[in-house]
Amino acid sequence: MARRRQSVTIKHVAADAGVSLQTVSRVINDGPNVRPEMKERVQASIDKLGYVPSIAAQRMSGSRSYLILALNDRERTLEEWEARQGSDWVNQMLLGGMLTANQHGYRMMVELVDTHNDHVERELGAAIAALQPDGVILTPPHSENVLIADLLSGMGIPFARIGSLDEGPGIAMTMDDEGNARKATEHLIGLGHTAIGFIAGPSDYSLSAWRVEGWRKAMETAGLSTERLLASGDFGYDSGLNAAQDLLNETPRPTAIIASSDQMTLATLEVARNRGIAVPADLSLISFDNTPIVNFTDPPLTAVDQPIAKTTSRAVELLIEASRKGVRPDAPVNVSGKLVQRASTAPPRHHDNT
Amino acid sequence: MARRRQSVTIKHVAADAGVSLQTVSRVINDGPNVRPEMKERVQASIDKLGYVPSIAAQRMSGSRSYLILALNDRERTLEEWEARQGSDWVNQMLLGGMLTANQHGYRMMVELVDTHNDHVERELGAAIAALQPDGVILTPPHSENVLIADLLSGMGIPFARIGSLDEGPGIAMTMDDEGNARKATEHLIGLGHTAIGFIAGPSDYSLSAWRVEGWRKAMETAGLSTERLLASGDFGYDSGLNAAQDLLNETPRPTAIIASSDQMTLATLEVARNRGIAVPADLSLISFDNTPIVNFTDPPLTAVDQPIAKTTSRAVELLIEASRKGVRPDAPVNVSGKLVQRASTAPPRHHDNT
DNA sequence: GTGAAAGCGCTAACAT
DNA sequence: ATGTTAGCGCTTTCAC
Repeated sequence: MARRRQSVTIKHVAADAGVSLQTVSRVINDGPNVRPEMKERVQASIDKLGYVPSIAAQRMSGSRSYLILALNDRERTLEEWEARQGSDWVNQMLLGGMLTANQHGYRMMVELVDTHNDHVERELGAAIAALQPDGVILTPPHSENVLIADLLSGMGIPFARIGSLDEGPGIAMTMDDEGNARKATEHLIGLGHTAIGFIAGPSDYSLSAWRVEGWRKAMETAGLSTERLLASGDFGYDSGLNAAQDLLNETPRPTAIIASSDQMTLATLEVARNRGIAVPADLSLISFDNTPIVNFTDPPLTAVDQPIAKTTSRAVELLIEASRKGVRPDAPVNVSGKLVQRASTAPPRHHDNT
Repeated sequence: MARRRQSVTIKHVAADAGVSLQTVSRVINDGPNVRPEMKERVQASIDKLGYVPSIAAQRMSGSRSYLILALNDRERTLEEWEARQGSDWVNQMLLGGMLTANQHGYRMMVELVDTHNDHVERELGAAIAALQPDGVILTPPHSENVLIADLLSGMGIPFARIGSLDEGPGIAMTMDDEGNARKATEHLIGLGHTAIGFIAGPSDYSLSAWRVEGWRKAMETAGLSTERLLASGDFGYDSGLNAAQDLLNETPRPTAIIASSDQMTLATLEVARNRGIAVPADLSLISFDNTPIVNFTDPPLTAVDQPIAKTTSRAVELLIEASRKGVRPDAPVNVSGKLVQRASTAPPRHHDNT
């Protein structure tokens, strides 16, 4: 294959504008010490020649790579992808992050890394060495992996931890799990429910506990008991089946259930259907995630929307700032989600709802 | 922010192994002229030091960038993303391509480019200049954009055109649209249907015509008329509504409809529901795309699965080969999809099905 | 304010 | 079979 060299380089621009390379570089990077007049002339040449700096060369000379790396868990991502159950996490992350990155002249790349692998260090190191990103976005469960945090921190690469409130290096970010769980619970309480079950996510995700916390607090505030109303799963469908069975076997039966993922809510819906429990007449359901499929279930599910795109977008902004100015927020960054009301919630039967 | 330099470079390896830079380079690139013994020694140092070549530096010195760029239409991609109708095209492309790229030591990036913009040339040129990809994957409608093809071809960058059979530079690829439409039609014919309607996609996509062709040929082969059985839309839901109305207004009414996208099929389902036409008892439906949502409709839709991941994966392989050896397939590459049978197809009512 | 020189990490071309 | 030399396109010193 023919060797491809940059067609128009900084040299061409410099020659065209009749200035030194350095001046052109200053204009590109918005550096100081350029007279407006000079700047204009150079910019004119740039536009005329259609010059675009080579990222590789910029990286080489020790400056930015204009690259943000989003790290996802390989196993989980591939599982979700193969299942084709409509999870659009990667999609939301990619597009949300990409658009914001592009606005700042950056690009975003997605990379899969094994968590449970002894070679995290190698895999991650390789990705960093090869790509030299200006910032890294960590998603659960990577965001709570201390080894990864230490590695990144040691290399001086800014990173954001989505779904982690741990102290330590990196920018901690959440999607307001506790608040959202509270909102969901309060919505059901407002409808008149008093026995509201909760299906938690796996305990190795901090956000699982946060959500439980939100539910528990809302219940307590309303003077309601949470006794025998908590079950848990691993976010997957099958685990949701079990959790739903458990909850619906209780007496008295909960009149509403909040589940920590769409898949587990789908499972709950299925269990209810099999037992002849009508949703929402006999059982109200609120889901977490709000992936596209919850629009198409029968009934469509009321769900807590996880603002993945918005969070990723914010992460990109914070990372760019961190890499340029060396600053990071002094407190965890919280991006709020919202409750999307659909048809799976209603007042409980035989209840005097005011 | 502290200036980050590569922590371990080719120099360190060379020093550690007591050889020249060039020898290390040869080992990395599997070059000729290295004694196995030497190679082993160098490899040992590489492993020991955890060395990974910087792709920026590799790019700089005129070799590969190890980067494959996937170009999508900005407008369409963003529309689909915002609608959150469960389209997972980007997801499928990214993961399908990424995994294969990774296996070869390459990375894949997604980039959005405006089609209907006068600045395609600028936008594309900028992306290429900045990234210097070793190969580019074009999806519809970019894959049929002559300007883009010429640009890429002029720069000597290998590219694949997914959904295009045009002659000219680049690797033409299809997902067997004609064959899939034929299969779908034959399936319905096999069930006993004789009046099978077809909702085509927009005419500026070649694949729209290919699908119509597949349907038409299957009908003709079976000796069935296609008169008044063809409508068309733009892949979107609203256009599907109109197309379905038209088709279902005909007398005699078709007993089956194939629509060229999930959204249009969903619309057809809705129109049928509103008119009290039962699916599949009174009307069989086959969809194109097979996005996750078709599992959750009532009834779940029989659909032609578009092998996006597989096609992208194949494209990556072909591009890597093209960039290394300068060869490309001498005929269009066809990646076959399959018909996924669900509950929206059945024999027509009052029909003697054998 | 602007320019000239040095070098980033790597590979192609040319020695040896 | 291996080493040496000269850049790639750009940014960082450091002069002027």
